[in-house]
Amino acid sequence: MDESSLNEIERARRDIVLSLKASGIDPFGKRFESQLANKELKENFDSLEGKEVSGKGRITAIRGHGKATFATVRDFSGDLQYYFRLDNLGEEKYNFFKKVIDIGDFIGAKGKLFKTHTGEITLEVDDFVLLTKSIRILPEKWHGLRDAELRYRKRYLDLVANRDVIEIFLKRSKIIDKIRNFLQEKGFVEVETPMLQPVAGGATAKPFKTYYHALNQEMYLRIAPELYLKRLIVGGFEKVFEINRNFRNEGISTKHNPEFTMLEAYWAYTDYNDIMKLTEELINYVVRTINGDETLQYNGEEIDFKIPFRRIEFNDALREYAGISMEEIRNTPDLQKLVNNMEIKMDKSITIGNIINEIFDKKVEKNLVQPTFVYDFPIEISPLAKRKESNPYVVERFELFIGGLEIANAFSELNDPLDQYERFKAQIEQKNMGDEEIHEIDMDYIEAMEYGLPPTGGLGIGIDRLVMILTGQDSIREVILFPQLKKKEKDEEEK
RNA sequence: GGGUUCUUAGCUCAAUAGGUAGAGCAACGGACUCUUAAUCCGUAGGUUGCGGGUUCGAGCCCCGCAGAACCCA
Repeated sequence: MDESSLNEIERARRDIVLSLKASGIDPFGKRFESQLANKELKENFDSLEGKEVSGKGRITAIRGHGKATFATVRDFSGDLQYYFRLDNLGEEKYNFFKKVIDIGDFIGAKGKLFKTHTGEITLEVDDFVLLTKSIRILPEKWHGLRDAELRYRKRYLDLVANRDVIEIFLKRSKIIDKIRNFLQEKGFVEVETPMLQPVAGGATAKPFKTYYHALNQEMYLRIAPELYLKRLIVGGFEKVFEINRNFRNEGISTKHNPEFTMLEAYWAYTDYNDIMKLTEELINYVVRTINGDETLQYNGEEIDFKIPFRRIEFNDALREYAGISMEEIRNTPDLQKLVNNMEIKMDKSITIGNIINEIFDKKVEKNLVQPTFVYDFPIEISPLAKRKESNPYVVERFELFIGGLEIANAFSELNDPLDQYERFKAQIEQKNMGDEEIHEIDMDYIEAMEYGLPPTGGLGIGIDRLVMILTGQDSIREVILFPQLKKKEKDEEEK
């Protein structure tokens, strides 16, 4: 134990631990059986009143009255008040409680349920056992833990101090359950594909690089599972999905965490129109089953998830919110001038694709508060989507926006291996111009396509952002248990 | 990457104009057998994020570093 990191109080508690050990009491005890959780003890009070029951949990408050003491004991289900009386426990046990037990300790207790004069259901303790001694001091009971940095770095304290944080993550878990239920009901099979990939494909993003010593080769943490999931479609799966982490070596913000959770689903013999219907059904189902209602409040706006969601063509969205059309962008001889005129700043190379992305991200996205499908994307920014028959500059792709956040991205998958190869090659030229987000060609994926990828609709949904919407959070860090933070110097010293 | 703001006791926060760093909770000692933010009396607890500078004197002003939050790109 690192003595220097403990303060005086904590050293005193550590001494209690040592003296307990010396007197043969284990301050870090063994299993304790209690049939009912605190919440159940409360809910079944009418039938349990006066009967011998047991309960357990962490002490979060102690209110002493000399020869009687009340304590608030919390388990995962909630709080229950325990009542310790000298008369019931005897002098030795009661003094043990007074001298040894502190806020933060875990105990198990046996006793009878009763109601106090003020009506609070309480466990009158006949006997108890120390399960785990706490030697550090918990955050304050009333204000909790506020400091954002501490809350994220020491999430366990955040969870102890702020019950609403637990609620967010319970909800997150339920949301993911609902998504699984929905897709499995529809016959989708959940699969797992590589996190470590020799070529980082399936998206335009900077990957994390690592080195695999046994194979003596560089590897990448995946930026998307896409190319592997489509290999499965080649192999005969017709409906697959994966819910798992992607890694992107990019900045951290209220909307971005370098590792984030993504749902990707592929459905053979369909196109993006089918996927659009599937997506709104899925989102609508999740919202209804989680919130019990088709509408919810997000950032002070009421969002209505009634089907059908709004649909707008990419070019129309660009015209409506940015005042420019694809034709104008494509026909601009001087791209730098266009960038200046649009008052956007480019930190990436100035290509038509990057400019379109920039304009859309900065001018259009934030306006899409109600669930909105933007569809028929320009080909320049969609290397994996199928061209639209009626318009060679447009691909069968849509994105879904909710609350100004990009939630989903989907398309009719490109299944022409020759076209795919040409598009990858075109991207390589950008890579040679210095674009770090472009990767080598995944030739094995091309080969897989050459065996035949049936017409397929594909979908990606950013789970963290969906959870943000459903839990009313405006920072992604509030919906990720351990968001990425920079290591502090101090941490390095402590190693 | 840029800008702004923040970092004081375990936690939540004060500290007038640059003049001996305080409070509440938690802790420790004591009183109290139905309290629930229990109450009452007493005690202890600080490298003011780190490093430098200005000054008779710095939590406060200046510079650098670290981390964080928000905004912008």
